[in-house]
Amino acid sequence: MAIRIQMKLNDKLYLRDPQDTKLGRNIIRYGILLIDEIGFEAFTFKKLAERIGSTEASVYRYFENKHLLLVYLLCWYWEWTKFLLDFNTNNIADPCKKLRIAIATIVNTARRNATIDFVDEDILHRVVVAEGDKGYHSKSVDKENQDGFFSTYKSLAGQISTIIAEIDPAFAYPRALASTLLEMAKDHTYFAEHLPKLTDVKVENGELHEIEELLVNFAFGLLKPQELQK
Amino acid sequence: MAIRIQMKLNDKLYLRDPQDTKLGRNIIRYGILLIDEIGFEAFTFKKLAERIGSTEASVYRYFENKHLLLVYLLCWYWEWTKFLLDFNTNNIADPCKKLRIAIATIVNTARRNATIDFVDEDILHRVVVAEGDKGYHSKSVDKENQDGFFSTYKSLAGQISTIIAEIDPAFAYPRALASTLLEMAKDHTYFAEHLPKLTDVKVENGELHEIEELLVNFAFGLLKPQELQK
DNA sequence: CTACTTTCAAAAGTAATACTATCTTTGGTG
DNA sequence: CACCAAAGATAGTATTACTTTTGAAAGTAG
Repeated sequence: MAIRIQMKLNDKLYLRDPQDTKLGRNIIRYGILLIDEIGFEAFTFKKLAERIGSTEASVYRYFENKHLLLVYLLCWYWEWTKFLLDFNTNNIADPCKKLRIAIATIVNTARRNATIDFVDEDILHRVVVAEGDKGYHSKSVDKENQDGFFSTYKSLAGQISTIIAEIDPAFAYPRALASTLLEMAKDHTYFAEHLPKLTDVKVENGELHEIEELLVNFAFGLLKPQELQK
Repeated sequence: MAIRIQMKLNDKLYLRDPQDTKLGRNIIRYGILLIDEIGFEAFTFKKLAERIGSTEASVYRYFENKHLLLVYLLCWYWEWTKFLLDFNTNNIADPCKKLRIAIATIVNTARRNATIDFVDEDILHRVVVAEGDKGYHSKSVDKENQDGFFSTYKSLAGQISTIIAEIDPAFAYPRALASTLLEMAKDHTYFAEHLPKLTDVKVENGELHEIEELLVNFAFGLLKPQELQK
């Protein structure tokens, strides 16, 4: 018997909770696969419905439009990452150690098998790397931010910035460093594959440890641990 | 008599060079304004043509599709930024000073009035901040990268990484730092306006100096100038 | 001055996208 | 067995993302 985790996501994201039904879970599952395959621009609910063996109209019963499905998937991912961050840093006192674990977690090297069977974590990670920025780069950011669509991401960044502030309370930019690490985790994974001139790291067969090292180097290069300051 | 700068951009980006004709220049000019106004997703060639007082079909004679128009605008912006970087750092020997100037330039605080009358630099900057990532986050990145669409951006990053390497030849991630600074310049300008929890800086009435300070702090926090190393 | 070419607006058409509405079937619950 | 929500089937609309054809205007070459 395994633990079954039910994600509690902002209910303004969907019309009907996709986690409740077979079709809903298929929308999530094959939505991820199809976006990964053809890219978000070419992705349509019609194509998704065909893939699932359902109809466009049925998909529209769950999500208002494809943008909100993307935001839902991103929320799902960040919620899951936040859970892993809590899990992985549990009972660790040393903030430096915590930051290392946080970095490994956001880069995706400290993953564990999800018990959530209808989501392929690795492919969702690819989608987040490739399409993640599109979630909040839209004319509706402010409204969607008000509706709390980005609160998980912000709280993840907030947790990391708290660790940063524990390490070096004098550091002036804990939030900026946290969000930069989160962005770098995505960007340099993408750059390594598509625009290698923009980075110094390599990703070979999904091996992300160089990204992890890069982020560790940046983070600890900027922070002066508290004990050294006395 | 003013100097007139003609941008030489990759000719695979367009079907007909928009700089050559009145209509072409209008496409650029009002394209920027309209994308800024309604966002890239809602932007269409039909709406643009209406705005200009032309037709959809005529716009299609210049650009294959709106994605390539966006990439064209981004190239234009990076080409101009590269020119400013060269201009602003000319005759400066000290690499630390050069990096400060580079940061001011990419953040947009070291701008000068363009002599290119059909482009509003400030609005283009807003478009780059809001939509810039969409230029290379698409399924066609690899093909477009091969066609050289991102070479200006890469060479801008390359120039900055050269300065970084001059300051601290021992630093292991000059390219990553350069591209991170470029991304941060955009991201934190956007965050300050729309997702302030993700940064520590404020942007008030277009005043970007806090972003500049942030980048200076990150860059020089990571680099150990050569003379100090002996 | 005519003939030829280029430029671009006008108009029309097509296929796909982004939805909405309605009606019927189905599978589980009380 | 009756009921009800889920979702399948079908149809329809407006907009988007284009392409094609045509013709007028304007420049250019002989």
